[in-house]
Amino acid sequence: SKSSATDKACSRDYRKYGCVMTDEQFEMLRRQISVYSTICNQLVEMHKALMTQQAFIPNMALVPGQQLPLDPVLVARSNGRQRWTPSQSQLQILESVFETSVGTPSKQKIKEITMELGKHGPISETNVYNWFQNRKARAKRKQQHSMKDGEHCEMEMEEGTEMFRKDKRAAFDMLQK
Amino acid sequence: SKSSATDKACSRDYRKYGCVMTDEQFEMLRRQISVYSTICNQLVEMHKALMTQQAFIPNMALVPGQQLPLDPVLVARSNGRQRWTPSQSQLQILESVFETSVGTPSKQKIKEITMELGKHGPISETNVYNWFQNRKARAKRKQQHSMKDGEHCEMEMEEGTEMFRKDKRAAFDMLQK
DNA sequence: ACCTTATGAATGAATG
DNA sequence: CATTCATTCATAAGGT
Repeated sequence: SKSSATDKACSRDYRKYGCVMTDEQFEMLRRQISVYSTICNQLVEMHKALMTQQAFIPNMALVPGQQLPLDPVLVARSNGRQRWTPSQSQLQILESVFETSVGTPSKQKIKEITMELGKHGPISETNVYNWFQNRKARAKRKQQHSMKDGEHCEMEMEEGTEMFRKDKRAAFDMLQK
Repeated sequence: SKSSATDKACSRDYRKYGCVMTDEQFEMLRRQISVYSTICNQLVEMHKALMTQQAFIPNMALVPGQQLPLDPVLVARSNGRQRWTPSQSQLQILESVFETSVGTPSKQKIKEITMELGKHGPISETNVYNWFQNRKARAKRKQQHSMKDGEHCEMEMEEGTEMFRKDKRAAFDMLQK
């Protein structure tokens, strides 16, 4: 129900319009903007902290005029670049291959799988490779986890990442105002 | 000649053909980066001004010799850091050495580099060695991957991932001063 | 709307 | 050196 694969191919005449990028290049730009955005937020935060503590130079307040007119992430998204997400059929195939195979697929195998899955949606060899890596790692971890006889010690939570996310979200929220 | 209806905002098939943007889209991205960059610089300037004029020590953050708790990533890591993470300056040096050298550095060379990088943060020879190993391996893999047929564009932007971190850390380093 | 979870991707380290 | 593993970062999807 997500993307309608009905989108017509982009006119190949784009060369004549000048601006052509590889998706890697585009992704790089996107991330760069995102990084800048984060930096700005944090700078603003810091500045605020200083100001409230000092009540100092109010007229120098926050970068007059420039109110971060564009949301980089959203803009980037509107252009369609996101991380790969396996389609239903792709996932099915991946799972079945995973079950029947022993270790990580060889390079050749990866190529084949990628080929096959390509019929069901956009995919690259790297995607496949990563998928198997993650699948294996997470299966293993789950294994270990369930080996802890149901008794106590559910204190496994890692709060480091959580904290980070919250901070980041806060920064972004601040920015949007 | 060609229909201008098709070239408008068409980037749906980027996966297959590489990322194609309209001039407008490209301009927008460029402008955004520029804006953010400018804002960052302004904020940093402002911060510097405040600091030099006041030379105060906020009880919440700015302990001399310590990093501002601004970067959630760094903060999260400092809590229970497991593995080594190169600082911005270290990364910069590593990259430059990598560019100018041919193969894996000799033991002696590794020692020297470690010595040098030690000035910029905690590091061991093993870290350096691993870094070079990984860097080379991944550069190679990337090389292969980029040998995808068709749809190449001429502009060569390079070295994807490391760069973001570099930018980000550079900006933060700026702040620390 | 916010928060959590699942998961794709990046990368330091280990292994052969 | 080539592969693989382990951990973590970042994001898409789903729940409340």
